[in-house]
Amino acid sequence: MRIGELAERTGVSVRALRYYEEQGLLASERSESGQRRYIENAVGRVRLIQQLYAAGISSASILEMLPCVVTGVAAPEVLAKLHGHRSSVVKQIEELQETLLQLDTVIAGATKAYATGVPCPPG
Amino acid sequence: MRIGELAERTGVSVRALRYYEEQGLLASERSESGQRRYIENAVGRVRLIQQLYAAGISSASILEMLPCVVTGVAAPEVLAKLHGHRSSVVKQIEELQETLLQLDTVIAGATKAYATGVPCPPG
DNA sequence: GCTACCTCTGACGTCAATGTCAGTTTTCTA
DNA sequence: TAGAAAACTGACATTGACGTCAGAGGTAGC
Repeated sequence: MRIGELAERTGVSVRALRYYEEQGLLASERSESGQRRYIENAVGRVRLIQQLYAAGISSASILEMLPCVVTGVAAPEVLAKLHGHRSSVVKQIEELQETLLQLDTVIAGATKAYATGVPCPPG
Repeated sequence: MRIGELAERTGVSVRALRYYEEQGLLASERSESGQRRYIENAVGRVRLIQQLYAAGISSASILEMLPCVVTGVAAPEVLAKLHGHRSSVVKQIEELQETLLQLDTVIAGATKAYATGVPCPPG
């Protein structure tokens, strides 16, 4: 498929897809005239990249771990980094859960207080 | 306390603290000579700010919700945004949990495969 | 009162993942 | 076979949360 279709199917901009390629994260064949052609597989790959980005993992780290994701095999060095990222993700989840509690407290309190008729200046 | 102490106690840089003030997120008294003085309370405030930042909430949004966090009261408009942020945090947690599963799969596979003697090129 | 560290303002630098624009070439559709 | 739509490269712009530096003034221990 061409880049526009991949963009549409993944919800990622064309510019971003070119950037992924630039970073070595996403491969493409080229047509005679030089246009990028992607295999079906690319859709899943792009989603994976987005997921890892969302976890705060940098392009460089993703680049390092991608071959292992694909082949399912990793050298000890890489494996150690994978464990590191795992820990980081776990920590992020814990922190977000704590944030959620705080937000819930605020929401509960604010809802109740507002019902009693003491408004807070709106933004 | 002075800015250096607050920085040390919160683990946040002096520069960041000034930035928070610039954004209206953190108040300070000033000494005669113009140096910032913080009350004990500031420590908790800074931690809260960090937590909200970590949840991907922007300065502007934090600024909007902070008075409500403090007073426990929010206008409906603000309350709606709080719910919006709550949803966003929930979604982030779900996505991170999915990422965690993926990472675990990779780690499990890679560990096992490496044990069988088929290394992946290291970074 | 000296010295070493702390703090101030202001301004420019950084970094990563894009956005955006320009000028050109390819590809699809009528 | 036009003409519109999509893709190309290359380069500069953006955004947010700071880092960093310069030059000047404040503060605390001896």
